[in-house]
Amino acid sequence: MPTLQDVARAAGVSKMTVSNVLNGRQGRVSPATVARVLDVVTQLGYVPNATARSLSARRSNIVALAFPGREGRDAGRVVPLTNPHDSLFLSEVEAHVTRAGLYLMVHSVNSVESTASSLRSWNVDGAIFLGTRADEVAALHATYQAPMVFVDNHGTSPLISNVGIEDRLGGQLAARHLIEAGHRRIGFVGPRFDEPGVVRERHAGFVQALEEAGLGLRPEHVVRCDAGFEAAVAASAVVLDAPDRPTAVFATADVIAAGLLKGFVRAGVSVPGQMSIVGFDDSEVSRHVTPEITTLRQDIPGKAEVAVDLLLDQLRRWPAVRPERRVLGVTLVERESVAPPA
Amino acid sequence: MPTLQDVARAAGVSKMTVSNVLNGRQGRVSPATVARVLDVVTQLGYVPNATARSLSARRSNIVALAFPGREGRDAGRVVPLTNPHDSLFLSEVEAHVTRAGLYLMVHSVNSVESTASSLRSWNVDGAIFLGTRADEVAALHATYQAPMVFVDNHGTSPLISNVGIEDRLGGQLAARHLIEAGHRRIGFVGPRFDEPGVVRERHAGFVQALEEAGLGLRPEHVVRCDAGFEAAVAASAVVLDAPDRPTAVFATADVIAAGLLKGFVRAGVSVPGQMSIVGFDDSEVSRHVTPEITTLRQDIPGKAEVAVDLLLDQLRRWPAVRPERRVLGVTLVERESVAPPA
DNA sequence: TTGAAAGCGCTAACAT
DNA sequence: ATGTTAGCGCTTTCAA
Repeated sequence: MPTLQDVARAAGVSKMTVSNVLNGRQGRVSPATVARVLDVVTQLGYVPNATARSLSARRSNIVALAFPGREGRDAGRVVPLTNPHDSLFLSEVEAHVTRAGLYLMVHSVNSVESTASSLRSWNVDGAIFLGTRADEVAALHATYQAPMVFVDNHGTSPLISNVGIEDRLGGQLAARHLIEAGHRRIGFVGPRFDEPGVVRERHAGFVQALEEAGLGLRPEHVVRCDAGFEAAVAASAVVLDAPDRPTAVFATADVIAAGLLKGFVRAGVSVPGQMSIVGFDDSEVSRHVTPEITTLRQDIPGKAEVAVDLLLDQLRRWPAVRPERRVLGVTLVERESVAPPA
Repeated sequence: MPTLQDVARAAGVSKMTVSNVLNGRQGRVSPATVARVLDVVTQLGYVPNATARSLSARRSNIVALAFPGREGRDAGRVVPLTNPHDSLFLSEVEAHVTRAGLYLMVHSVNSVESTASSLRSWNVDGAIFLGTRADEVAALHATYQAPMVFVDNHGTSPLISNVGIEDRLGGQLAARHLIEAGHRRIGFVGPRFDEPGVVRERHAGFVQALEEAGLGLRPEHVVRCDAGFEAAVAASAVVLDAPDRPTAVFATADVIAAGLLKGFVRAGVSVPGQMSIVGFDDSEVSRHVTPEITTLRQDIPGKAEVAVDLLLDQLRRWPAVRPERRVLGVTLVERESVAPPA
């Protein structure tokens, strides 16, 4: 395994010169030398040692993508990263990070402390956090000083960079669409939202639009349901059994919408004939099922790109910080799961 | 940011003693010293510097998960890692790797050389390769000397560790199930299989079972289709338009099966009434759709666990190698997409 | 049971 | 335009 020293010797120059060439420090090395060094590098098959470089340079070229692990609050309920949103986001982040010549470390967060340790231990240049709660964000920010970007984080301080989407507007659009179709009793199905987050925002927008139309949302028409298909199948019964059964529901994720659809159909309730559904995300599942689900599209690849961009930007300025919050749009995609009430 | 030296000083011992304590080298340090050192460690909030450790120890505690990138052969066709199989596999690998106290680097392979460089650069302890071709496997193995485990790799040398499933049997079971239901003309839908791989195996098993039943497979009944939903919707037309239209099809992945289902239904061909379908993987989508898809279940979390186990095992023995090939079973899951032919 | 010295491969800072 | 020096924070080796 050749080292910088070996290359330097073979090229008849000093280590520094090789280092300068490799790091593209323009103007500090003559073209002839550059060529000779590069030649030796390929000859020897030299590959820089990233750990040595990190140790010396105090930067690692590693970017971490952190997400909630199995031992956290959702313990056992969901398999992290396996939902369409997260896996697409991860894939896109990986592509951008690699393209930027950086490395991606993927890390499940089971405790804020252990995560902070890992990041510090590796001198991670920056981190993107998916699905973190506001209090975790604060704790992390306090413990670990490095560029960070949070994704879909609502209600945190303006000191922290964040990429998100117009969740509240999404909720509004869902409600309005259903109202325009003629619905008056519309239910809401999604995970708990007692803490700030995308679900809470979507719910808020949803309620707001209902109220603007002079409609209310009965508590019995708010059904809690984890973001999983089976959970949603089960939740469909709760919707159907609710007093004054709604004629339409808004689900905060397409998987939930798909599960509800399955449950409704099993129960002999036709969609959209007897029950309309609006989902969220425009993930693949919304097109898999029949009828295809009317949903709110969010631009996940765009979100990933912005997340990486914000991070790289902070990296460049560091340690000067200028937190930025970026919000991407949502649009309604009309498909087949909405019709006027019976 | 306290260093080993700082801890040593504060505890009144040498760096080595602290190092020994931290690395749990039993018996080399008195219990009293251990306690004292540990105390100082928490007091100071000391976190070992992983890059320094790697540089010095020549091992990084990093495990890489490598998968085909966008610039490879599937360029533009699929978004890496976003299919249900890969995202679940990744999630499970991450959990096991983290639990073992290691770090996971996720890396898309756009060229064998650049991948080998990255791995060497980081002194990666070992790597798990998803979706690699036989020739890439060989090239990698030649370039980069480290524990490696390949996943679902068929037709490579016995020198290389591999975890896979009974793909051939899966093809057989699919065919037999359809034959038992009374079908005589059964189609095959899946990606190209001119190279060794899971698809080739599934096809081979499928053909074998057909032949054992005295049936053949017409070339027109073999429909090529990338592993994506839209591609499968398009492929459904090819199946329907084939001369001597089959009464059933075997798809090499559930997404394909789901796409076919959508296409068939759109064309007014009922499933399973006029067309039966068997999928593969038992991924979520098989339960999302209606009718639910009869499929071959594979144990993806099990595969991930075995992959990590094999890797850790090799790590322990290294540089002694004892390649192992492990094969997990497949089972038929009967659901709703198969019925006797009309 | 503990410590001192040397060095892993690189880069920053300062020569020349 | 190129070289020298001095570490980065840790572990290995050897000594006490």
